[in-house]
Amino acid sequence: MDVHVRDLRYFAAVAEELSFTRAAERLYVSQPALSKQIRALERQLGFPLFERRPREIALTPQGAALLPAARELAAGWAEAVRAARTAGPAESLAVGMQTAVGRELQRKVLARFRERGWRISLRLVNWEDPTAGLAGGGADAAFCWLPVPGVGAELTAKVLVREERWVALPRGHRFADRAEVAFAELLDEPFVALPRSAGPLRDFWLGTAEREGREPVVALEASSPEEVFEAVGAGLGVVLLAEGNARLYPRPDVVSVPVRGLAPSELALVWRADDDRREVAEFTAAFREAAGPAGGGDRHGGRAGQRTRQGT
Amino acid sequence: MDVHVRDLRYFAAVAEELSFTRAAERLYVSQPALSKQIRALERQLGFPLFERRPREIALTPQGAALLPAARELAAGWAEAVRAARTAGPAESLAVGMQTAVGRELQRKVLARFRERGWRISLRLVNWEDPTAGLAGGGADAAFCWLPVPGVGAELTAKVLVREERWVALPRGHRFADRAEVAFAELLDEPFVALPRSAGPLRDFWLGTAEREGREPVVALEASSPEEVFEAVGAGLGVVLLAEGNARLYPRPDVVSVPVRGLAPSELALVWRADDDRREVAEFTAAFREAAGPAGGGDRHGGRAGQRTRQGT
DNA sequence: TACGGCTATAACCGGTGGCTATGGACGTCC
DNA sequence: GGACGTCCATAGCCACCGGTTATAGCCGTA
Repeated sequence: MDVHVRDLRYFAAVAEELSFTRAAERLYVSQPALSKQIRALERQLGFPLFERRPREIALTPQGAALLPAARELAAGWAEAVRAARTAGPAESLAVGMQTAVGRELQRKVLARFRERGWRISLRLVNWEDPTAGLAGGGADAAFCWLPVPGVGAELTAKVLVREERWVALPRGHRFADRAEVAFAELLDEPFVALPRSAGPLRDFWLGTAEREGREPVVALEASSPEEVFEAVGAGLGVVLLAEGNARLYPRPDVVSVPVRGLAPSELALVWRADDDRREVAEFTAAFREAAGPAGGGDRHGGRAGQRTRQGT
Repeated sequence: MDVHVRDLRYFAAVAEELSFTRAAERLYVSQPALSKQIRALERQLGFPLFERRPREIALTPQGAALLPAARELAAGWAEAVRAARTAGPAESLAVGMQTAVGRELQRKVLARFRERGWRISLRLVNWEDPTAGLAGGGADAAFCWLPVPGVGAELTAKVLVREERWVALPRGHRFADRAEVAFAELLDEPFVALPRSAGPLRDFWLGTAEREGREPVVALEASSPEEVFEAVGAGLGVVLLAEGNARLYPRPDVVSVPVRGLAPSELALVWRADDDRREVAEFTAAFREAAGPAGGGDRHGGRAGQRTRQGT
């Protein structure tokens, strides 16, 4: 019947939450989108999956019968993809990363493994997937900014770098010449946000936790660094970013300034907790020792206080 | 990894044929579409599935490892859907049909089962699916025009009605007043065709087998009866149709005439050969006895020779 | 060398999956 | 009892995707 596996995930989520609204939140999609997809699935199947009663919903007998298969098939496929990857050349790893390119620590370790003949394929994954391909079997390890959903459960994370959050501003901005900014001063600024599907990361880079309930002003959403800087450079909004990334992406029309009053950001190496292949163990161990016990000295010199100016 | 099951079917087909061109034919899609989908799948997975060599292609080790899982996901889902349907109310059947509405035989038998309290849900399925939902678990039985791919193997068919093929013409057409037409006279007429994805049915209703290699002129494709008659009525082309359907769809601007020199069309009840549920057995048995041993006396009186005129 | 078979690319187009905004039906709370 | 809150469905909109045809490029063969 040519179903999309995504719809199976949706189905399972609604069945677990027994609520479209809650399931939609968990899946990082809007409630109408979820509603529509489930209805389409029911229509395709020819029988209802849920009984919509006021105040609550319940699985129909058919839905209950189908649920285990849906879960199992989705999980089985992800597992098969991982297994298939190991059928490729030995000592090869797929490493996902979401823009965390360029930090010294990673470069060195990756280079070392490459020299030893490993085939490390770096897969640049966009922000739609907060686990950078780990959940779906698309990667064996990933450099992710925390928080990542699933860490502590099916995923294990090792913090590599802890960096202050800075803010990127258009050149002419009234804070562009400041040595630093208090986050409280930014509360009413229009922000460039990650897409909703980025999950908790979106909130993190909007500083939601530090806003004490005040809604952020989202000027627009962007799903790649280029888009973000384009938007900031054009004066459409400002954006938080890790100190290291402020250096990494020099752009003519963008200025970055440290922000006081924000918890630091953490770049971590993440892998599947139940993945016991030698390659993964060796790879992650290399980082664990390089980063030290406490998890991540700052490899980038100059902490907050000295600011960089980018542009001509 | 949120794959679409259709892509897995595509993957399996290419793996079996070891040729994009042949697989595309088998799947009733164009070769570029298949090529693109496979590439997209490989890109999503992060590893190649096929090794493209000049003159032939081969599975990569990863592809070979993934193939069984792909097959299993596709088959497993269809099976789970069928199983789930049986979890619904007992003595209920999903019956697919592709425009074969209205023939006496079916109406009577369906009514009889309905009176006995069975829940027969008729699912009108479009022509894109030549098995009317049987293959994907969307239906337990279906009224189909032969040929249906899979009959003789995983599907069993019982011919219910054998009807001459007529041709529907726009009112002003030069054959519109004829008592009958030889198919040879129609060879150069522009035809309204079923979509390519309809599979063998497309060829059957274009009369390809009786053309002796002469390519049909396809004026346009239509994927519903309404579209077909709209097109014919507008004079865009002509179309073959079963004698019964010529009566069933009276349209002001369309005239139907018998055609000599064409094998008759056969409307069949089709079900899964391995489906041994009591409901299916009882349902199909009712038709088998009603239609008689040889498979389908013509239930519609008036055979070719007496023609109907439709319209004002 | 020309041709034929096969795959990849380009350009285009409709349907689908996502979003926001809003409606409607219940419970709940003042 | 009425206002509100909550939850699901609907409407309208837009971007992307999966399909198409046409064509280019590559290779083996006649």
